[in-house]
Amino acid sequence: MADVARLAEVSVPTVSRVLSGTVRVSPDKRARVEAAIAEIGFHRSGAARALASGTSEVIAVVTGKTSTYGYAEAIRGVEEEARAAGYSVMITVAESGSEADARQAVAMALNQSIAGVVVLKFDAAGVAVLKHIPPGLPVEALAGARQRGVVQAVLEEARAGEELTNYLLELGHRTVHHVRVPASRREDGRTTGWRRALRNAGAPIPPMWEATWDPHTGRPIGRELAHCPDVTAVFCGNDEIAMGVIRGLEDEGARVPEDVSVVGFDDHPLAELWSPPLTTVNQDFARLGRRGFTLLMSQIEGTATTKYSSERAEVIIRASAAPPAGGRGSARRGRSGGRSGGAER
Amino acid sequence: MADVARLAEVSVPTVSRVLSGTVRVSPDKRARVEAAIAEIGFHRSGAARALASGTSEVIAVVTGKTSTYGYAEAIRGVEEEARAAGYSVMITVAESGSEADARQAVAMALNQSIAGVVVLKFDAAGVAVLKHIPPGLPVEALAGARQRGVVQAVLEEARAGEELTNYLLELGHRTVHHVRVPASRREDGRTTGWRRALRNAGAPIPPMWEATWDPHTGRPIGRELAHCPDVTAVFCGNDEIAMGVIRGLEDEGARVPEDVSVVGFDDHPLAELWSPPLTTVNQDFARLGRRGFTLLMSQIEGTATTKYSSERAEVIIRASAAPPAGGRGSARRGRSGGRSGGAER
DNA sequence: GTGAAAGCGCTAACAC
DNA sequence: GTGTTAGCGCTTTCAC
Repeated sequence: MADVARLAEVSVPTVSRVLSGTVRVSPDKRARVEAAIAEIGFHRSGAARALASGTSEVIAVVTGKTSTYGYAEAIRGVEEEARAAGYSVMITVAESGSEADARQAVAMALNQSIAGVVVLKFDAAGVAVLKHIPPGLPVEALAGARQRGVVQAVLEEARAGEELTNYLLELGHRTVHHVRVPASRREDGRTTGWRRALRNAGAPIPPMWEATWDPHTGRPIGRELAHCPDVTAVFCGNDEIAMGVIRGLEDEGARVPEDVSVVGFDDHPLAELWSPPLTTVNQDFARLGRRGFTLLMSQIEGTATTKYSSERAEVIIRASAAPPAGGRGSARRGRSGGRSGGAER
Repeated sequence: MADVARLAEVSVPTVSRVLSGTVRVSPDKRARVEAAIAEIGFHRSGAARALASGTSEVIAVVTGKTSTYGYAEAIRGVEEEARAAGYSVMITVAESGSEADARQAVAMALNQSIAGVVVLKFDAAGVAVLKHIPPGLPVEALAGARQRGVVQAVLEEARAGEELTNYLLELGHRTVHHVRVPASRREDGRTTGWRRALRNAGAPIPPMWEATWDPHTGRPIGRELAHCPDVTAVFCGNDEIAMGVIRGLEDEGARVPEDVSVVGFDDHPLAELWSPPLTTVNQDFARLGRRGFTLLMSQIEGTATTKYSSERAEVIIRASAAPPAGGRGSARRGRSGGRSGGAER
């Protein structure tokens, strides 16, 4: 910057003023400064800027994963909105849900001069991370269970999960089995909705199956499910698991949805292209991310008013769910039997 | 830090020395310092550190997208390796391939004190970005066409694309049609390999179809393809497009692979679960990312020796490709005809 | 409107 | 080993 000042024959503060644009500078000097900047290819040091001004145009996203569908989309949303506002985003991952990892992830974020943090609370890692954020630092939590004292934006899950389960029940299924995805605490919204629907309908609540984030882990579960004659409907924690479960079911000769209905969650880009097209619930993660950044900004600027924001989610009916074979409650599945009703979507 | 020094009754540099760990400090003072740090919950300011030392433990990843499969995985790889080395990663995206966006993305990265940059050259945005990186800054380019003067790590594509096309040709297809994905320049490796195989085999080189990164754009292409009786084999630029193309083909009553063989590229996590399981080429993007960071580090540390690194990619044969109906070169596809050979994988 | 002076929190060079 | 001194590149008073 001193070089620029020398070249433009002005003082260093004047260069700073031109760059910040907040203070009026004479057109003449401004032009000279701009020319000098272009000539040297000068870039302000963010470090010095942060140090001197005590502010920073960087936010951190602390998350458990970066590549998994919902996470990646939420990060994309945050980044897009941040970029539009002139902010850079730093990614900090707490790999496991352990305290040590959480602490380390927070420390890495804190070591940089950060204007605020958005934490993705899709899983246990997010929950752990939130505990270690020092007070005073603007934080925005995305997804997960409602938490007092934290500004939070979520995608409605419980109501939609309940609605999805009810849809299956109304199709005539006696009950709905559930394959969970690693949740942010004992239970996430979709699971809560599932249980609530079953309870309200007086349907039996079968034990849950546990999958990981890897779609392949759904497949062996699907195989096992194929051998449980009482299983006619399965609600999977996300679409990718549903895809794996469907493949596992088919491995054993069960047809979807004729023999078993399977629904997912999220409306993954491939859900509609899947065979059969997945009945699911839409979750706009990118939008959640954008909203998260916006809310974080309003905290940083001190104009925050919203403490909790929930976006509506809706059931998307496609073709992976149908009435049970042989109609309501009957014994079903002569694995080689003819087509059952209800597959005509 | 001054607070810590006061509390521990030592000087500020001593605190710094304890934190950096490079210089010996008496156990007594070290303990007092550590206690003080824990008590206050102190974190060093990265900004001040970068300013004073002229170094930084942050790298930037400049990319065209963050959420699309290959990109997301490569970013994950970079992040994992960076975290292991104590580095933070900043994401900077150049949305379009335009010069303006490229310039802006580079400027955002440069505004932070950065130790180096990894640019994802999967598309035109990456290419544009590389032009704007100032000399002197350590840069590592990932994927894309070979470029002189830039340290680069790639996943072998051309040879594998050629091999994949040859596989189709050997199955008896007269030629192979190609659906491109938005490339980093006129042409990417997979396309080059496809063309080379066709040329070497003396097969006709049909005009290419162009898709975007969205899997849904493959579907209408698949529908059109279904009405071209001479199309018996399609090589898609990536697995997601292949999934869309397959669905489009099926929309029009064409069966895969009995009527038309379709292959993808990347070995997406869902490729194996797809119906039919996709014949494809594996691309370990996360590994590419890890390698990218490692190579960047060796540049930063001045121990760089590798200028160009290429990782082997292999054809993965599954069930979406088979010999053409009616055998080599014959007219095919009585859309309702019996099963053709070759679907028995 | 503009320059001079001070200082952000840290590390590096130097003395001891 | 440890404290003192200087200074990284900016922004921010404060005069003028």
